[in-house]
Amino acid sequence: MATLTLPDQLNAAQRWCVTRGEKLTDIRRDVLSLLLSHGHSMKAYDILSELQQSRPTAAPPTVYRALDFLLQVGLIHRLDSLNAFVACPEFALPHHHGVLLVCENCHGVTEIADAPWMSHLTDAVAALGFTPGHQELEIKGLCSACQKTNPGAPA
Amino acid sequence: MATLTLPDQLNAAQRWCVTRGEKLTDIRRDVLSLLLSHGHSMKAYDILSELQQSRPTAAPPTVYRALDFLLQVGLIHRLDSLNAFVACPEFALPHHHGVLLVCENCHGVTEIADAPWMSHLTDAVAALGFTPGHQELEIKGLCSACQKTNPGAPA
DNA sequence: CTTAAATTTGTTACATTATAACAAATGGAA
DNA sequence: TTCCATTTGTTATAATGTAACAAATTTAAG
Ligand SMILES: [Zn+2]
Ligand SMILES: [Zn+2]
Ligand SMILES: [Zn+2]
Ligand SMILES: [Zn+2]
Repeated sequence: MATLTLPDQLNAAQRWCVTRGEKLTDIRRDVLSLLLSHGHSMKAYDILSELQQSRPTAAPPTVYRALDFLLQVGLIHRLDSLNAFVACPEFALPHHHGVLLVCENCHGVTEIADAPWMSHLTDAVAALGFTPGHQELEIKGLCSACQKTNPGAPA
Repeated sequence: MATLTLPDQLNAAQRWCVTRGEKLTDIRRDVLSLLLSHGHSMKAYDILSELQQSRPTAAPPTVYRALDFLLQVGLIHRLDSLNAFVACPEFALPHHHGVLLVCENCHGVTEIADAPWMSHLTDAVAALGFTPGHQELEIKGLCSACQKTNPGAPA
């Protein structure tokens, strides 16, 4: 629950990259900054629009390259169910087999880095001969906030 | 493990639709048939190509409408991680909170309808105030066959 | 410092995935 | 039959993502 300021988060990300022998360039930092400050998940072309405010020359490859890099080094996650991206709040924790709770209403994401009950799941599928990769598991549903405001229906 | 023939599977699907007050029209049946006979998951435009062999007028909406219908009635599942679709081998079982084991190498899918350990997961996220929806969970990794043939790397 | 290699970025074009919108056809109920 | 709802045909376009190659920048030698 360490609530770092945005610059502190960016500096921590910077150090994380250096540790791994990678560079957090200006563009990559800007994209990460957008994701961090936005809070909720963002789509690639929404990131592009925002990025173009400060970098008018930015094009789709600009954004996708930065996103690919940030995914590689584990600073962000991709949400397959939304075709969207979200900053990882705890990139320094080793989270093989983490879980992402994706709200279908507000598109907010809650991340669970390493829950004990996940081993039940990985053990069970391993017993079936399946070797899970290291992606995060995505669970779609309604966050607590949206349950209250949304009596009946998800989007 | 009932290995029904394709016509038997299609007839069972037909009855399933009728029970639910829905109609398995020719197009829908053809799309389901392609998915059932293909075995592995298929992409929408691959389904379209195959469908056009017998229905030259088929266009993207033709396929997407059929897929939407089959998803609605639970005869197929969508694989968010692959933008692909797969026939549900056990559509008659109530599988809220099922699991799909998606092989990153061969794109084969193994479905686990209702595993006891899934309740650990749903209970845990419910305790966090999150209400999971009724989609299937997707776990990416390597199936047992591909592990043997693939010493090192997933795709 | 100069040069060469590697990485990153700019730029254009294109590929893939999915949907909007509206007309035509089909199938049942009144 | 006539009306209405559902399904299908058709065209166009939106949304998401990548290929390919040139230019710029950074890094590492020489
Ligand atoms: Zn994370
Ligand atoms: Zn929400
Ligand atoms: Zn199923
Ligand atoms: Zn496989």
